[in-house]
Amino acid sequence: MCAVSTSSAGRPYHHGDLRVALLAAALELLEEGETFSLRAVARRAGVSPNAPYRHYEDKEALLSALAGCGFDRLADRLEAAPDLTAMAGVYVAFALEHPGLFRLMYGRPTANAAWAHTAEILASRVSDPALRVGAWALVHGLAVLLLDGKLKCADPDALVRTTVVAVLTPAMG
Amino acid sequence: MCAVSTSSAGRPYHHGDLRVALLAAALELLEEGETFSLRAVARRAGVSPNAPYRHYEDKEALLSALAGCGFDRLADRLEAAPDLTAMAGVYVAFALEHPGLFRLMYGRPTANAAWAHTAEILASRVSDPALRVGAWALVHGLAVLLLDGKLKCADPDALVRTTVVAVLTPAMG
DNA sequence: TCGCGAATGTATACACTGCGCACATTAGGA
DNA sequence: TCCTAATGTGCGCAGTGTATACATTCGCGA
Repeated sequence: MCAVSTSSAGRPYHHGDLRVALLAAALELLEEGETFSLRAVARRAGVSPNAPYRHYEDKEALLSALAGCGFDRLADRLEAAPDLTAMAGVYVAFALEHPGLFRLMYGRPTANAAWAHTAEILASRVSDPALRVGAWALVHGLAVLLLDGKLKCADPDALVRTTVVAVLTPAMG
Repeated sequence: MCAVSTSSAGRPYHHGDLRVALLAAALELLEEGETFSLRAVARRAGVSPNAPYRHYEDKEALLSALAGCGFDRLADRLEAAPDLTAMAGVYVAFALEHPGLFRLMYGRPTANAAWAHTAEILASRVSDPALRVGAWALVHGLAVLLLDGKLKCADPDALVRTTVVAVLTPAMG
């Protein structure tokens, strides 16, 4: 738990746990919408521009690790949702709360491994294969369109609920 | 008029229509999946790295213009589709045929103007507002998930058809 | 025909970026 | 205690977006 609390004055040569500190810094940059660069991540972690390369093969590797964390969080939240409609709400809310992270997660071929667990959770709630794909595509489409500002709407949560009800409920009987 | 053989291979100083040549070059790069850079576009158009700035404010402007062209093409194809199911097929097919362009179109806030026309066509086929949003989100979600490789599938067109039928048909009665 | 201003391309330069390489510093086991 | 591997730093390279100054050419009025 307790982070490595080193006084900034005499910072030691060795950063306590740079690996996770880099992840945290990268996440912050993403959330703040700042232009993302490995150097910026290193800067924020208070470390030289090349230090990250001791822990991650390259920029892609850092990003992929970050995407993995994202899927873990999303999976946790989805698992806690009581029913399909709630899951839809959780999914879209996650996307809107963490736009950068969400985009990263889905724009990365490498993230497919981390993604598997999330997909499993999603699949477990709908038995019919066609409906499973449909429900997921519907919710993912809503999330992406909202993120990209193609679906202007004051209350996204309500939009998701009514859309899911209107489209999915009839299909599932 | 005398053939002032300029440094670069006898081409005249003034490129005929650089504005559209740049768009074409940029499109090629996107389609080929090459790493996209303004300099690469200029190189492919056979022109100096800074020439594009005479025609486009900055890289964003070129990309936005490109996205606009993309929406025009998509709108044309959608307009020619006879019914909703066909439109869905066209939409996803376009995304899969032009992955780079499609991603560009939707990842760009500036492209909202060009996108308006496309949205209008999409909206004109479904009267109920909730279903309209739902249908569009469903199809867009399918396109994006297929593009990102989250939906492995040998025959995307069939997948789209069965999904649309399974989900949308019951909802529309 | 001349000539001049406006378009259009080029050259040069700067601040960034991702990343490779050599080196400095440190931790932890023998 | 000393040695070795792990970890961080410095420096350098190629490539990027973009600003500025310059060269070339076209179009148009005289």
